[in-house]
Amino acid sequence: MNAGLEALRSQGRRLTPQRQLVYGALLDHPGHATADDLFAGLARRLPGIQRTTVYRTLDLLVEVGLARTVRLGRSTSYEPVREGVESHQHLVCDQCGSTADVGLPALFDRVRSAAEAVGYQVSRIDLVAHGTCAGCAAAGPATGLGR
Amino acid sequence: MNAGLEALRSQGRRLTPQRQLVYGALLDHPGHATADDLFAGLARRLPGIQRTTVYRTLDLLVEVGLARTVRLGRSTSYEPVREGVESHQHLVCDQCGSTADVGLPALFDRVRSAAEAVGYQVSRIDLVAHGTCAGCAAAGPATGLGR
DNA sequence: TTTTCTGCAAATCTTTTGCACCACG
DNA sequence: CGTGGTGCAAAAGATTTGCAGAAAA
Repeated sequence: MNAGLEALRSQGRRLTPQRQLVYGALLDHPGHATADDLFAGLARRLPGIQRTTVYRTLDLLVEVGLARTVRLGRSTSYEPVREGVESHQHLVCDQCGSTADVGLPALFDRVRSAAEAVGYQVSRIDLVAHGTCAGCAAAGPATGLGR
Repeated sequence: MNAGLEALRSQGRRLTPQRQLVYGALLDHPGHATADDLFAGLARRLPGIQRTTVYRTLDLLVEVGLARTVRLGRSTSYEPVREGVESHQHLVCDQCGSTADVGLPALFDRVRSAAEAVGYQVSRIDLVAHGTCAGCAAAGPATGLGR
């Protein structure tokens, strides 16, 4: 299950229970999670774990290619890298804050072409679309007026 | 020139020199700027200005719809909202950190359709493509190996 | 004159770093 | 057993907040 983590050993890194838990929590988390989200969940299972460790582990996972960062809100979020996916699209509801993923398979190629026209060689794409989710649209379109 | 700022008055907000300068600096800044970028530039013209004020003003500009936030690096960036543009695409070079803009006019519609299929009503799209710029690709493709 | 804004200082939140002990391999 | 990893504490960077005086309208 934590098969991906085996990659650590081949790079001289060690496979510790903390790392397994952090990676597992990341895989379990729907969508994406902040370091603190993961820490909160993990603290229950492994009381002694430290925020620092979660940050350092996420950093490591990104370095090794098992995770990637996504910037949505005030703090950095992480999501596991799954095979065959080089592009991620997130939908964010500006009213309730809920998020969802949407797939646009052809997006990557089109952005790559456009970027090459400007001299850039693109390796990864993050797209964030803001709007209103079905729930909020139904609940109260009028609610969106005030501030 | 600072015509957009007039909108403030109609909302009961005040048009102060600080706000004019912050908005002006934002308009002048190529691409996007962090609160601190703007503060640094502004401090020269208006020595007494405070970081706090820049933060509060940018917040206000976003609230009024004259600016929007973009999350690229560790800190939040801002860019002015220009008419007729409801989607922004940024290219970021992972090697030198340089950024560029690229236009994909059709992107907005395609994302909107995909999002509607999942029940979302999209109003704005931010896309960040990571890769290598022409300069870095030419300079040293080998440089990218180490860490 | 009446609020709203600004400057200043300090608090808060997120993320990073230094160091000593612990544990994977 | 040796080096890399973790916990702990404290630092660093970004952003927010409380309050009193300054200034738009």
